[in-house]
Amino acid sequence: MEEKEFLHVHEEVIAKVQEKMPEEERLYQLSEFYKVFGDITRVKILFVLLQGEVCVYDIACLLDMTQSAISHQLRILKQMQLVTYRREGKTMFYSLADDHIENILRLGMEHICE
Amino acid sequence: MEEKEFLHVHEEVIAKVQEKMPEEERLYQLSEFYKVFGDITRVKILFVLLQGEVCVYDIACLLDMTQSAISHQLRILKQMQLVTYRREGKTMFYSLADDHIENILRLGMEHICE
DNA sequence: CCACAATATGAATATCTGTTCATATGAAGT
DNA sequence: ACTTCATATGAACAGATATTCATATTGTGG
Repeated sequence: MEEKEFLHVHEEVIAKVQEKMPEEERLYQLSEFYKVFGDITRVKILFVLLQGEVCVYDIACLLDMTQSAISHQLRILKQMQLVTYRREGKTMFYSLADDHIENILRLGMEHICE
Repeated sequence: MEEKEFLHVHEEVIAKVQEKMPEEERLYQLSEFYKVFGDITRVKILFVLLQGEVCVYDIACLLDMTQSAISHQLRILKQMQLVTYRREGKTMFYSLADDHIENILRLGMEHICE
């Protein structure tokens, strides 16, 4: 038998990781944030809004989906503060909340296209 | 009544969006890609691997989860090519596939912390 | 080749998620 | 006020997802 200590758990690694690991709450928020991008309908909506503000019905037409389905998804995007809205009469115009979102979509696309 | 044509669908917007919209397949891949980041366990694993290569059991210890659960999630990360592995005897050491992943995690964290 | 150690896998289950359908809200014109 | 248009919302159902438990695979030392 060699002088290897087969400790099963590598203490140094454990310690190093524990030191640098973000808090549970932050990690949870991060996963919740990315979860929003993890649905094709929401991704499509975000790409639509890259072109500027668009009303609910137009989004529904573009995605060939019911107004209700879109509205539900917009609620999620709103809650996560990825989109904002503006009222004009009966019509609601949605747009991206900030340009972080564009960066995130681009970065993801880059990874896909390698 | 004003000279507004209330067409309900805004043709110019529709046309503009349709022109610039990525293909369905790409959008699907993108959402599938982000879906991986949309689970706290996988996010935790990725943050662990930011510190370098770590074996399965150590990950399980760090996250206080069963080896089986971790192994299942590693399979998904493997399939999506977010991690690679190296065998050393009975032990498998996992590590991040490339540095894109670190960028994506950082970008997400930035957005959370605003 | 046998026993054990490290990891992987399959089936089952409980929970979560997205769409649909019906209905509600809210604004504008008559 | 009433009707219509644009959007929002609630309940329900179907499909997806993560963990658990039991078991299989693969490598190592004796």
